Amino acid sequence: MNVQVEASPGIESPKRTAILDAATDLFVEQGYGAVSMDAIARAANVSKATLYAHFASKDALFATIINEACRARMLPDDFAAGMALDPCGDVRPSLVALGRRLLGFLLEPRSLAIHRVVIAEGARFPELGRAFFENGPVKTCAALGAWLARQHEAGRLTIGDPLVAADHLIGMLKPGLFLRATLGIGDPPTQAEIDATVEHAVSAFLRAYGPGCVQGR
Amino acid sequence: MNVQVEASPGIESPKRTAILDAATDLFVEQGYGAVSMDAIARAANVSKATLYAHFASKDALFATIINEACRARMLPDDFAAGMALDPCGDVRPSLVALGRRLLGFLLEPRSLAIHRVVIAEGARFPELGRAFFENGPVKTCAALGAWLARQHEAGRLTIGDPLVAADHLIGMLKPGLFLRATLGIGDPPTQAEIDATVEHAVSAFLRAYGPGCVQGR
DNA sequence: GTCTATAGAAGGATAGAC
DNA sequence: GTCTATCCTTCTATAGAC
Repeated sequence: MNVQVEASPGIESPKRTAILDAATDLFVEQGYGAVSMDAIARAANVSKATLYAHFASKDALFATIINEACRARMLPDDFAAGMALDPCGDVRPSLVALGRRLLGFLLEPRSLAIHRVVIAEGARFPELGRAFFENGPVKTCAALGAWLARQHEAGRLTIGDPLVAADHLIGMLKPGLFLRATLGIGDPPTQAEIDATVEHAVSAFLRAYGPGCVQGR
Repeated sequence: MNVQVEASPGIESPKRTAILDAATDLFVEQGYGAVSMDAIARAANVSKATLYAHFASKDALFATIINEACRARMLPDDFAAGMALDPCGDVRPSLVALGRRLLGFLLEPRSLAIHRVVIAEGARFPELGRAFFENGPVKTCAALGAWLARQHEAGRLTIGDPLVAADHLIGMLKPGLFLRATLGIGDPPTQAEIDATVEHAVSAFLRAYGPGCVQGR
């Protein structure tokens, strides 16, 4: 099932926008299989025929939407903004701020929903998995790695391989809360839980990568 | 959609076993939506009526199977065995061995498939998410935490909170390879990649939690 | 472009014979 | 318990009028 993503999303029309908006919410919230074209048409106040006038098939509509969602919503702006700043003295406050932004973003309902959908339909739409991976984790890791490398230059951290270090920081931020939230178990994480997780992760990260750490063991 | 898991799986019958075997492979491999009762009946060499004689509905069959898969296949036996041994001198080789077993297990096709299915259908079957979480991550983390705590007692590591430390080790093992494999991007990880990831994770973990580390910063 | 109405296929579930 | 044959619903996709 090799469905091409809509090639020319250029033409704007009210109906088309309504379709995209409605379908995005439905698909992201409920997944591919659970959403019917009828439901999309109803939610968009459009007939099914109009739907098919704009999109060749359900597959094409889904692929277009999820692809766009991956591209548009992956890297939080204020995270990128944080990356632009270098700390004056101690790196710890910067790391805590970055960790809080990143974990908070990952735990947002919309982020979790996209993550779920991409994993769920990865077998049917391999190109979506790649779009998600390239626009999300890869970009985030690269940005964080570059920032870490700059701190190494400045003598504020001791980073061997920036990408590995970025993976380790992100990896220590995620467990517990993220998996629980992805599976929808228990109550949503509180800000206090997020803060505690970030504190633990940053502390461990600084012990492993702080100034004066010896990498070669 | 609150589907009860089969209450009495006690009675063994050849047909029933054939159904369970066939359906397990299909569901785990392709997910709930993509598998039809027709396909299951065909794969099990059984009529659809027989299917419904043994299981009340597709939902019930699915829930029974995934629940069982979560319970049976979660914690690798040789991982548990490794937990029983305490290292003689340096902990590093033990950590590397444990990390290799755990990461290798997580990357097995069957493990990845279960992980995908549980995340995909988590909204429709909340009890499956819980079954997976309790039998998989929670048990693994508890076992690893207990082992880490023992190493702390023996002065081989410096562990503040064992569960947090276990989360951090597992978190540093997973990124990169695990997400890529879950999304099915690129080639499956090679043993060399696995080994390198484990080495990096264990090195960072030992810098953060090795003997003589000061926790309170 | 947009609608109403419908064709055509697939899937979940069951009736009734053995 | 097991089978064959079938019902009924739902879904994707399209035909034809405006």
